[in-house]
This record gives sequence, structure tokens and C-alpha cells, in this order.
Amino acid sequence: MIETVHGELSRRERQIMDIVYQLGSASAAEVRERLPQPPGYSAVRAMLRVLEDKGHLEHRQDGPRYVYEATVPVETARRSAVDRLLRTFFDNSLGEAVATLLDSSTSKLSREELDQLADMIEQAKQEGH
Amino acid sequence: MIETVHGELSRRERQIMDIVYQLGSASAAEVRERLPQPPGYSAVRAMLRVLEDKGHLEHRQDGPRYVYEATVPVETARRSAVDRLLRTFFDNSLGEAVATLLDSSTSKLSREELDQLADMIEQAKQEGH
DNA sequence: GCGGACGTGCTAAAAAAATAGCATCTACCG
DNA sequence: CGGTAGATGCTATTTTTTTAGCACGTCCGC
Repeated sequence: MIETVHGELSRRERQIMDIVYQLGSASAAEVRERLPQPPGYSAVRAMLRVLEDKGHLEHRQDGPRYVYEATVPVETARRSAVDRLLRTFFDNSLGEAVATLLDSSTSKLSREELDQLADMIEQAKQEGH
Repeated sequence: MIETVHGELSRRERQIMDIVYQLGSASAAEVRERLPQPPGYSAVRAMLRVLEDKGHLEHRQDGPRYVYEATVPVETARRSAVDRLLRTFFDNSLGEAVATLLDSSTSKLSREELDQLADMIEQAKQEGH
């Protein structure tokens, strides 16, 4: 079982990885802007370097600056993040989890999205039996 | 915005909080058993104490031993964990998230569960318009 | 009642993480 | 050009995390 993002990372490292995943790719400055109680610029750079050493990030040169990106593709990281959430908070019950998502107050689903989901469930039923 | 569990915790602290949430409540020994590369027993106890100091845990006496529990109710922690996941990996798209859950290879949904979900979506449609 | 297994509290120490500072390099504008 | 803004690579230092150890208390079976 791979934990990919969480589990073995320190506090700041985790925060940084989250930001990088959220943005897709990011420069040191972009990361810094989004860090809570952001440390100095070089602190951020130092941590990016560490994360690169550990193999979690890689950079490419973009003009004058480095742009970092996760080595583990977002789909994979997402998958394991979901698994982790499921395990920790939903006792691995997919149903419960979907239920919580659906009644999320954070964001509303549009009619189309609901239809899409209904289709997906329908399809799951087909495949299921 | 409350991050409740993640964000401000150190590596071990996070691991411990996850375990406590997963179990509902736990003794030092139970936590230790589940920690990856578990440290010594007193190390675990020390961290539980720290987490209690910080206000994340509280304990009650259960016979001879302490049993720890999160101060923030599961529902709340769950909610903010979900929000975080949504933000980090799904660009706040509920639809995408549900989709990922549904095609999870980790666990299959039973016919009943699928029906339940269909109902929930139906209901969301009702409320929605 | 006595000894051991299993608790706890506290403290000290080792290890890791987080941060800042400096020297240097490069691109670009006036 | 020359200088300024913004990068980078290192290294040193401070702070936090993580861990172990010791002294003491309590419950239970023999």
C-alpha cells in the first residue's frame, strides 16, 4: 500500500505537496504565496529541494526559474488520498462517503452533474451483476 | 476555515490523530500497534500528552488506563478532511470526486448501496430545483 | 502481602525539520 | 553597458519533533 503523499511527510512538506498538486505545477514563489504563515523565500526553496531529493518532486527550468511538479501523477496521488480518507473516516464504506459528498454544503451540484452521476450509478449496476 | 486535523500537525501527530479517528477512541498501546515503524511505548504516550495539551485529544480513565478521544467530533473532522481533499485534488468539483469514488477498485458497491445512492441523487434533484 | 505486568508523569537527549543569510548568477531595462 | 530585480546553491542556526529512560503507582494472582 502506497501512501504517496501523506504519512511520511513533515508538516511543511505536506503543505507544499498539496499546493503543488492543486496547482499542477508551481514555482517557489507561487508555493510560498499559498503557504500558511509563509516562511522566508529561501526556506521554501530549501524544502522544495529536499522534496526533490526525496523523489517527490522534480523541476524543469522555465525561463529563469524552476517550476516544480510532482513525480507521482495526480491520478495516483488522488486515488491513494481517497483511499486514505475512506479508511480513516468512513470505515471503508463507499456509500457513506458518497453520501457525505452529496450533502456537502460547500458546493452544489448542478442538474447536469446529478444526471451524470445517476448515469454512472446506472452503469455500475449494469456491470455489477 | 478550519483544518481541524491536518495542516498544523507534525508527521507523528497526524498519524496518531488518524488512528484515533479511525478507532473512535484508543489507548496508548492501541495507537502504538498501528503506528508505522512504531516508536517506544513512552514515545507514544508523550505524544498523546502533547496532543492533549494542544487541545486535539482528551482522555478519560478506563479502568487502569487512559483512553483518548478526539475533541473535535468525527463529523466535523470528516467534513473538513473531505473539503481539503476536494480542494487539493478535485478542484472543488464534487462531480469528479463522486466519480472517482464510484469507480474505485478498492471496494465494490453492493446492489443495495447503489440503489441507496440512486435514491440520494433523486432526492438531491428534488431539492435542487 | 508480594512480585510482576502494566500503567502514569516527567525529563533529558537525539534526530529531523524549518528557517534565515550570504554569495553568486542571469535576464532585462534604461 | 551597468545596475537592479529576482533566481539559485549552500551552509549555519534555531526550533520542533521524536524518542528513550527513570521513578513511581496500582491492580491481580499466587
